[in-house]
Amino acid sequence: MNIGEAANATGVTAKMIRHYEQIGLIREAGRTGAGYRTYGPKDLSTLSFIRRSRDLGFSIVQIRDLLALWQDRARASGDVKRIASAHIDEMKEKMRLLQEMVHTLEHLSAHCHGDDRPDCPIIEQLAAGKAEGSCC
Amino acid sequence: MNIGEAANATGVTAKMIRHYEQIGLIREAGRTGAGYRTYGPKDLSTLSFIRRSRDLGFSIVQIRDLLALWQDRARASGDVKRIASAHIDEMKEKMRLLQEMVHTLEHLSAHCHGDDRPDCPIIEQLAAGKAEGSCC
DNA sequence: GCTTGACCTTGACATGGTGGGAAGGTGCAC
DNA sequence: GTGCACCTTCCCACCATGTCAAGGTCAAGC
Repeated sequence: MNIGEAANATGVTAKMIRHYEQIGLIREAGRTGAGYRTYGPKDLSTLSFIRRSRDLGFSIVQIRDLLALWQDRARASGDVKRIASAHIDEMKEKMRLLQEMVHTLEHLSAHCHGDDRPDCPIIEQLAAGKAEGSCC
Repeated sequence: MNIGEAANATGVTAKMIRHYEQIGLIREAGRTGAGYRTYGPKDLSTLSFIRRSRDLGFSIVQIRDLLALWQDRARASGDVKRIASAHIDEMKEKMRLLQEMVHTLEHLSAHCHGDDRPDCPIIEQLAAGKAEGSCC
């Protein structure tokens, strides 16, 4: 199976498959006489695993650990859960920061006329750095 | 005022001040005879503006537009509001995606014993790609 | 056998915002 | 005149992915 077919089958682009090979996330693919990479069912499983992990937002480093655990029959599910929990916490923290920014900006935006006049609490806040709620 | 002092005063690192100058976000700073950059009150205001914009998550491109509007006395507040609204929408979309991933992962995590045994619905989901809710 | 088109190869460069570091010049206090 | 803190420019790294270029390979049709 060529890299293009593997890409289609797993949803990981050929580009990324090569990249993952280069950074050592997946083992080096076999090669045909002409140098084409070849992939078997096991490789496809690994690529699909990576794809689903990326879909859940795991970083490459985390995926490296998850792959190792996946292939370790004596793994402790606690190790998996720890990685997942850490990732959940990271995502929640990101959401919290986003929520804060959205909140502040929506508040400012609500008080902006949004017409042809220049007066605008958003610009004023950025320029003057007043405390968040100090507009009212 | 040296770049270091400007950095301390505004919370933008010296590194980033040079970077912003290089990409044309701020005008080129004046120089002493020895080539040191010098900053005045106006420059500090601009840097603070940028810093607060970054704190609200605006991208460099958006900040470029905001700076232009800030310095335009004939600006329409509608233009500012449009940029802010677009940014709010982007952030909300990011939050939505994060929320989805958190939701899926929390669900899987809740069914993982997290002990020394290898069985783990998280790994199983990543490996098998079952539909999200198919574990129960 | 030759052409064509789809595929493969490697490699370089871009994104965005920031950090790190090296190698060398400057300013000031002692 | 020495030492230290600061400045300068330039290059590299992150992370995950895309794009592009120049060239090799394969299979089908003529």
